[in-house]
Amino acid sequence: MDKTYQPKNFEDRIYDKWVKGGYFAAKSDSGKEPFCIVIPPPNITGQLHMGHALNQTIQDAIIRYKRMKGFEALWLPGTDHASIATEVRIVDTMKQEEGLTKDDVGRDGFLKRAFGWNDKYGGRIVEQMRRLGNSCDWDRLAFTMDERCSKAVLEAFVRLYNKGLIYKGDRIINWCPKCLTALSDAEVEHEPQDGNIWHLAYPLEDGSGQIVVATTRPETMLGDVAVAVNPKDKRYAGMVGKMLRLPLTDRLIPIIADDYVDASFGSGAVKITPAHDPNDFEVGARHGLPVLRVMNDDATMNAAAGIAFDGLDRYTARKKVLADLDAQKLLVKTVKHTNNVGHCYRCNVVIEPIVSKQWFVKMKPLAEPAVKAVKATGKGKKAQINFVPKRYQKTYLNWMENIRDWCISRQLWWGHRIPAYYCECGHMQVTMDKVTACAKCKGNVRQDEDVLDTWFSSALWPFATLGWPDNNPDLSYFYPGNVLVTMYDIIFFWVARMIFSGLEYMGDVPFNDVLIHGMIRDAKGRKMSKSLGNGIDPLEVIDTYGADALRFSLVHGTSMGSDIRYSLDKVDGYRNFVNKIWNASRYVLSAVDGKAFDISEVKLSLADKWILSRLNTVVAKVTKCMDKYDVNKSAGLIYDFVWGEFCDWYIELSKVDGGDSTKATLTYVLDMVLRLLHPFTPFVTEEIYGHIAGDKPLITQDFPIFDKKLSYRAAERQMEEVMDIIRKIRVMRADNNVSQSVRTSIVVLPVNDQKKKLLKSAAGYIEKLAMGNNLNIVTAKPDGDYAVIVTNTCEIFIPMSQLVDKEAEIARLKKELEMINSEIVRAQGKLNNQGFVAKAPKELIDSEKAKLEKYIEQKKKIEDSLIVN
RNA sequence: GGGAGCAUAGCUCAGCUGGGAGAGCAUCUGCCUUACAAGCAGAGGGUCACAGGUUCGAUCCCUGUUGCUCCCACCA
Repeated sequence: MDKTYQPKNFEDRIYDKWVKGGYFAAKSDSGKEPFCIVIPPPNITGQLHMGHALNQTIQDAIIRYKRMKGFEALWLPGTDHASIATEVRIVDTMKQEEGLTKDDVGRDGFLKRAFGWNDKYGGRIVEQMRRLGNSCDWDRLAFTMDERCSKAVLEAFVRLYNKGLIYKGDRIINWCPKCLTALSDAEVEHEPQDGNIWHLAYPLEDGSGQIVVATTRPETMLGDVAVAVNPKDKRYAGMVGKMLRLPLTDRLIPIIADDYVDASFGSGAVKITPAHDPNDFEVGARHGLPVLRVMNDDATMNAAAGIAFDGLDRYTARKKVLADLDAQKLLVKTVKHTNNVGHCYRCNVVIEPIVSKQWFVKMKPLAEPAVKAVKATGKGKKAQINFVPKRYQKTYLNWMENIRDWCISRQLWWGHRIPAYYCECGHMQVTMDKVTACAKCKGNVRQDEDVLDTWFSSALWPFATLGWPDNNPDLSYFYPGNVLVTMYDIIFFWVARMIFSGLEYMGDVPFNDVLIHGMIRDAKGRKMSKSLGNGIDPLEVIDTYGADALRFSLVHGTSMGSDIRYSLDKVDGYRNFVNKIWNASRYVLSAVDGKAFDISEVKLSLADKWILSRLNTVVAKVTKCMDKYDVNKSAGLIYDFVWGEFCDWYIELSKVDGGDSTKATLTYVLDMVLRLLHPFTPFVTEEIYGHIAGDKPLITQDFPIFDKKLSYRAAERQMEEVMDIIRKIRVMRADNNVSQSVRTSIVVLPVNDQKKKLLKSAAGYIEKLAMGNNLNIVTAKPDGDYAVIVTNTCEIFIPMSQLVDKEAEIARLKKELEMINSEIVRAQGKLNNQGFVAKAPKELIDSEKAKLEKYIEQKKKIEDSLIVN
C-alpha cells in the first residue's frame, strides 16, 4: 500500500473493476429476496450538484448494504427529460449558438436538437454519477423519453382517458407569458410582493350613483363582466340587478349577488373578471356570465381590451388604466398592500391566470386510494407507505386531501405529445397507435400540438422503467420498490403522483418507505444558487478530497429530513477520517505480514476480547439502524468505533501484546471494519480489501453479523477499568506538566485480589499507554512522597520525585476532591428524597447507593493523601 | 389564514422509551510515542431560548411567549 492516501490513484480503477465484474447487475431469477430502489432521475438540463450527491449517497449506502446482506439489490438509474426546463435551455442555446428560434427550426428540427442535447448532457450526468461511486445497474439505464417510457406514457394516458379520468376543457389555468405554456398549480411559486389595492368607482347606468370596487390588478377591469356583492350586504341590497357602466369601455355590466364576496373586506364589492381570475371564473360560471379574455398569450392586452389598450404590456396597461381612471376622477384611493404573486417555477416570470383549453386529470378518484395508502389501517399497524421522517406524511396528506384537477397539457415541443387526433368533422380520437385518418369520416386528422407535463411521465417511473405495460419477470419481481429517497421539495410534484399512479396502473403502491432528506445549503444557510455563486461542485470536492470523503461528509453529522449547512472545511475532517482508515490498514497489514491468522485458533488476550466484543456491539447497532434506513446514525456509530476504539485504543494495545492472538484479532477486526464502512466509503475500503483478499471483491462480501460467541462482557468491563486508570494517569501527568516523553514508575495498590489479577494482566497496557517505565503492584501503601490517584480498581502512586510541580499536584487533588464532593451531594440529595426512594426504579436506587459508597471511599483516600502532602 | 420545523459549547450539529449535558471544528497546553502531524495525549468552554405545568425527578412530555426557517392557501 502507498504510504499516503491518494484517492485519485485508485477510484476510477476500482469503479471499473466493479462494472467489469457485473456486481451492480441485478437479476430477477436469482432466487434471492429482491430489494429495489429507483433513482430520482436527474434532469438532463445541466450537471450534478450537491443535492444529487446527497440523494445518491444515501441510496448507494442503502443499496450496498442490502447487497451485502444477501438481497438481490437493484438500483435502477436514469434521467428525466425535464420538459419545460430543458426546452428553455435549448431555446436559449439555439439562439446564442445558431441565432435561431423555435419557429425557424420547426418541431422536427427542434426535437432533433433536443435529443442531441440529451446525448451530450444526459451522458455527462451519468459520468458524474459514476464518480460518486453509485452502484447502479447501468444496463437498465432509463430515460423518460426513451422508447420504453414513452410507450408507458401513451398507455397511461389512453387508459385514463378511456376511464373518463382525463378530459379536455376550458378552465382557468396558470399561464407563463414567457414560456408560453400552461402550468399546473404545483409549478407556481408564490412570493409576497409590495403592491397596492386600488379602489375604483364604477358609475351606475341610471346615474343614481356609483359602486366602488377594490382590486390589485386594475388592468383586468377591461375584462370585467360584472360586479359582485354579498347577498346579505345591506349597503348594496337595492342595487343588485342594476347595470353599471364599465369605465374605459362602452360596456354595461350587472351587479350580482354571490356568497363568495366578503362584505367586511375592502369596499364589499368585487369586480368579476372570469377570464383572468380563478375565483371570478367560478363566480362567472355560477351566474352564467360571459368569459371575456382581454390578454394575449404573451401578457399584452388584446383587441377586446379596447383600441386604446390593444398591444400594451400588462404593466403598461395597468398604468394607463389608472391614469385614465384618475383623469375621470374614478380612482378613489390607493392603499399599500402586500400580496402573494405567483411566479413560474422555471423562469420566475409572473404567472397570468388565463382561461384556456387544456387537458386535465380528474384527481378526486385517484387521490382517494392514495390517501388511504399512507394511513395506518389500525392502531399498531403500519401503513402501506411510510414516510421517514414521519412528519412529511402530513405534508403529503394535506396536499392529497385538498387536491384539485391536474392540468397536464403544455404548449411545448420537448415532451410526450398528447395522443389525441382531431378531424375537421369534429371527431376526436385518443389512442396509442398513430392515427392517419378519421375513424368516422375518413378525413384527414392532425395530432394535438401539446405535450404532457414532465411529471406525468415521472409519475410512471417506478414501473415504466421495469417494462410496464408489458408483462415481464422484472416487473413482478422488483415491483413494488422498497424505498424511495428524495428531497422534500418534490413530495407533491413526484412522490404523490407516483403513489396514485402506482395504485391506478399497477394496483399496488410503488414503494413501502419514502425517505426524505433535506437541502444542502451554504455555510450561511442560504440556498446554493448560480446567481449567488455560492454553489459547491461535488466533482471538485471529489478531485480535492476523494469521493469517500465527500460521501461521508454528507451522511455523518446530519439528520434525515433537515437541511444541511455545508462547507468545505467539513470535508477536510472526513478526508482525515478516510486517511485514518488507510493508515490503520497499513499498520494491520504490516503487523500481519502476509500471514493468515484465525481468531478461533488463538488464545485471546484481554484487549482482543474487548475489541471483538465492542465490534460485535457496533455491528448489532449498525444493522438495526441500517434496517431502518438510518444512514446518518450508522455512519456515526462506525466513525466512533473505527477512530475512537479501534484506532485510538486497540491498535495501541496491540503494540503491547503483538502475538498471534493480536494478529488474528487485527486481521479479523480490520476485515469487519472494511465491510461496515463499505456502504459509506466504497472506494477506499475496496482498494484496501484488494491488498488483503486479492481478487475477492469487497462489494459482494457479507455484511458483518452479530455473533454471540464474540460478546465478552466481562472483558469489556475489565478493559474499561484499565482504560480508566490510563486516562487518569494521563490527566495527572498533564496537570503536573510532566513532559510527554518522560516515563515514570507507577505503583498500584489494588482494592482486592481480583483487581490485582486484572492489573497483573494489564500491566503492559498501562505501562505503554500511561508512559510508565514499570508497573509495581503492591499490597500496602508505599511510604514516601507520592502523587495519588484513586480509582474503583486501585490506588495509583507516582513518586513526586519524578513529577515537576508539587503545587500543581495539590491543586489537582483539591479539584478532584471538589468534584467528588459535588457528586456525593448529588447522590445524597437523591437518596434523601422520600419521593425518589419510594417511586424510582429499584435498579436506579441501588446504583445510586453503590456510587455514593464508592465516592465516599474515594473521598477518604484523597483526603488522606492531601494530609500526607 | 392553516400546517410543519428549529432554538443545546465560539461555529456546525448529536442527544433513542424522562434518571449524572456529547461529538466534530475552532481555541489553549504538551508531544515527530516504530499506521497516520491529514496525527497523538490533555485542557478550557453550556441558567439545554423564555415562562408556567405534569413528575420523586424535565434538554427530553404538556401549555403559553419570543425569535428564526419552510410549506400550503382563491379574500378582491
